[in-house]
Order: sequence, then C-alpha cells, then structure tokens
Amino acid sequence: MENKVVTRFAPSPTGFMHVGGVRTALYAYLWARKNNGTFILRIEDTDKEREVEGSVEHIIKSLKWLNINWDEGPDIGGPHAPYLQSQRLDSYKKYAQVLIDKGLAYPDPYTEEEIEQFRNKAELEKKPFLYREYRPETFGVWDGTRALRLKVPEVKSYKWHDLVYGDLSAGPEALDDFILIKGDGYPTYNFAHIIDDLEMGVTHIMRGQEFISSTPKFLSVYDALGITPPLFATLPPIMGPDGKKKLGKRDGAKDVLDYGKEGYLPEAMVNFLALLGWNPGDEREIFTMQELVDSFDISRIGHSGAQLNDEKLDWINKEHIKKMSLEDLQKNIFEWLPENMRIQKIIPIISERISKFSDVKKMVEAGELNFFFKQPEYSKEKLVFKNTSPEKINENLKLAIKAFEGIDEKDFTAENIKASLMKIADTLESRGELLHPIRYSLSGLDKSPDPFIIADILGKNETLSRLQKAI
RNA sequence: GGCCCUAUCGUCUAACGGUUAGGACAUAUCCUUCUCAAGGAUAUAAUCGCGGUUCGAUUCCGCGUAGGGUCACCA
Repeated sequence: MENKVVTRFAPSPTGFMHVGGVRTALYAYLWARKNNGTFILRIEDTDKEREVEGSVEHIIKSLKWLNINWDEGPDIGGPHAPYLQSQRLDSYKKYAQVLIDKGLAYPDPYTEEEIEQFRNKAELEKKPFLYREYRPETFGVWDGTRALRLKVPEVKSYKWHDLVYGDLSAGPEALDDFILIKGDGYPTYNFAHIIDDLEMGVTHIMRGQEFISSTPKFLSVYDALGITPPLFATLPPIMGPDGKKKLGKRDGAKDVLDYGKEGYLPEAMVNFLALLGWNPGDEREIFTMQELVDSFDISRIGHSGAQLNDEKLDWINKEHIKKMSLEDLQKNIFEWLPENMRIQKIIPIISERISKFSDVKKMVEAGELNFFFKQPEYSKEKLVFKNTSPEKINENLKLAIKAFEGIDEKDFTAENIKASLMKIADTLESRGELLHPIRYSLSGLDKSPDPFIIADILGKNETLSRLQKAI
C-alpha cells in the first residue's frame, strides 16, 4: 500500500471528553483501522490560558476505556514524535520562516486596542471586519515578540471537496490575514494543525462541522506553503438533548467516563456513537468494535445534526449486556453489588432485568434483592392468591413442601423444582394458587423473579424454612 | 448582520427520479406468564412551505421558513 491511510485525533487539553469528541476520535480510528492505516493521537496544547491540568491523562484514560487505540501518541511515541504541539515549536517556526521568506507572513504592527477599534468601526458600519483591509504597506521584521500573520496569498472564492458533504465553497469574505503564531510564541490551531498533519503524513482530516467556515483559511495556508491538503471529512454536529444547540461542555455535556460510572459498557458507548451520524446501510444495529471497523465507510456519514438521546443508548447497552459471557457479566455485576451479595447464581436473573449496571445498584438500594439474604416481611393478605381461601393456600404450601422434600439436595435446581411444582400446579384449578404463595413467601415481593429460580438460589433448607413460616 | 451547513415518524435513521415511504428506540395493545422482567406479535406515528423541471419528485433546481455553525493572539 503506497498510500497508507493516516488519521489523527487532536484534542486540546482543556478538560474531559464528551461524546462529541469521542465520536470524532472513533470515526478517525475506524477509518484508519478499516484501511489498515495509522491512527495518531496528538495533543494540541497551544493555549496555555485554557489548558486544564491532568487533561491529557484524562483524555488518554477515556480513549483507552473505549478501546480506541492509537499507533502513535504522546504516551507511546512514534516516528513523528513529539506529539505535544507545545514541544513542536521549532517546526512551526521553520514553516513560518518559509512564509516570511515568500513575503506571505508579517508581524502584526497593531496593538490589541487598535484592532479592537477597527473591529468596532466595522460593526458600526455594519460591515464584516477584515483585518486584511488594514494590512501594512510594508512588513517589519518579525522578532518573535509580536503576532505573526498570514498574508492571504490570493483573495478569492474557494471551492473544495469534502468526503462527507461533497462540494463546498465560500466567498472571499471568509478569508483574512489571520494569526499564525501568537505573541507568546505558540502557534494557533489554524497554523499548527496544518504543519503537524503535513509532517505526520496525515491523509484524512476528520473534524466537526464548525470548521467548515474556517476551511478557506486553511486552504490559503496550504496555497501559501505550496502543499496539497489532506482529504477532508467533515462530521455533522451532535446536538444537546433539547435538539436546540450543538452539544457543548457548558450546556451540561457529560464526561464520557461518567457513562462508565453509570454502568454503561464501553462497547455500547462506541456502538451508540458510531450510529449517531453514520449507518451501515442495512438494518444492523448492534456492533462490536471489529464489526464497526469492517462496516464503516465515510460515504455513509450523514449531513444533518443528531440529537443526543439516552433512550437508545440504554437499549444498546442492554443488548451488549445480553451478549456478555457469564464470567464477564459476573465481573461487571459484582462491582456494583455489596460483598455479601456476590454469588454466582444471582447473575442471570439480574442481568435480564437491567439495562445498565447502575440499575443493579438501584435494585440493591430499593431492596429488590434483599430477600435473597434475609427472611422477607410480608402480609397475610398478599400471600393469598385472588379468591382462593387461606385454608387452600396452606394446603397448597404443604403440597409444595412435600414435593421439595422429595427432591434430593444436590438436585435442587430451578429446572427440577419447576418440573415437580408444575406437576402439582396443573392438577389445581389455577397454577397461581400454588405458585403465587410460594413465590410470595420466598420473596415477600409483589414483583420478583419466578419462584423456581428463587428457590434454587435460596437452597433447599432455606426454601423449606420460609414455606414453613408462611404456613 | 455577512458567510456557510442542514431539514423524512417524538428520537436515531433507510429509500440509482418510480416503494403501500422501510427499520430501530420510545409509547400503546395483545400473546406468553402466579407477578415483574425477558421474549413474540400488532398498532399509532414522518417527507417544513410554495413554486419549477419531469410522464413521475422524499430525491434535482429556485425562493421562503426553521434550526445549527462561524466571523478570536480558542480549538
């Protein structure tokens, strides 16, 4: 493969990752894996003001949790190291110098106050503010203490192709002499990502639709440098739950790791986010990561914004829980159970009743599982099934005890219990007059798993004792 | 405001210009069932509006409308 696919995810370390960032990372990852390419993690830490300590570790932790793995990155190095922009300043300077030498970059002679005045003036005149209209006649020498601006090589309308959106274009007003390198010596995103992508051999840039408007600026840099841009694949926005606004941290977007704390599986998150803006073209909905890699295609990414809605996530999570092996299920569920409830037999009945693991915690808190561990409290009235007389109920419970006593302790399984109980139940007017009082005297709950499995879990002795007590 | 993007059930979405506009989630009902859950079945529910092109428009074009994005020494 001479044209190996190289994609990257390049977050800025300004805090946690929410689902928007995760989806961008995921799509870039899937495309790289699908094409046996390379996926790079790069950290865009060029804004010291907004940087949040610990973010890089947090981002790495989030991606690792989701099983989105990179081939090159700040933690593992790689052929294009370093992967922190703050450590790549020499590169940016080098290319800045190329532009200066071409007469396509110059130091900004104005103070911030002066620029603010220009901007206000433009606003008063109801015109868009364009810095390039104030461009100095002659360029001073850049000593690195002032901002370095691009001189737009050619003021024109740009047309370009996007792998997702097709042909895009923007008028000349989208073009301006923007800042390449800030007064503090750090590059801006607009410049740095272009240099890094060039040096790292990135072939496909995946990013949110908020970057469409600045694409002409990027194109003018590629032009100024005389290089061919990578392919662009622009992703549709993810809207908040109200559907009104692009999802953002300030509107309560959650840390993706919090989903884990709420009992969502990473595979379910990945599955859910993959489907938010992309579909396989057939009716499959549940995917493993490998299935996503195999099915993923940029051409099937949608154009319109998708509203974030947890209902479907719950369902997808439930489907993934159903697919888990008993061991994995046990490992996960035990994390949410108190020590004394960590028994193997309880796993299947819990797993079919939850959509996320935090539900287990809720079941424990609501007392829905307590009956397994202590004799339940219950009322006589509820023990009785419909209009059956109390005497009849007692009679039936005695029948049950007799049947249970006939089962050997080692054969006391849900299956055998069901078989022997059903034999009796079918001779009665209704099965309920036998099964209900058994279930109720074992669990003390209106809603619970069936009596056979409960009896199995409780064991022969405890089962008999509870039935005896009920009588 | 300028520029740009988008528009199919409540939500996620499918449909070479020709389909009874399909699927999934959610909701409701029924079946199964001692209860709940799970499972099965069924139902309700959509092409933003107006023009145009065409034998035929969800699909192409124009104009509206609505939503979103962007106009930083943030990414």
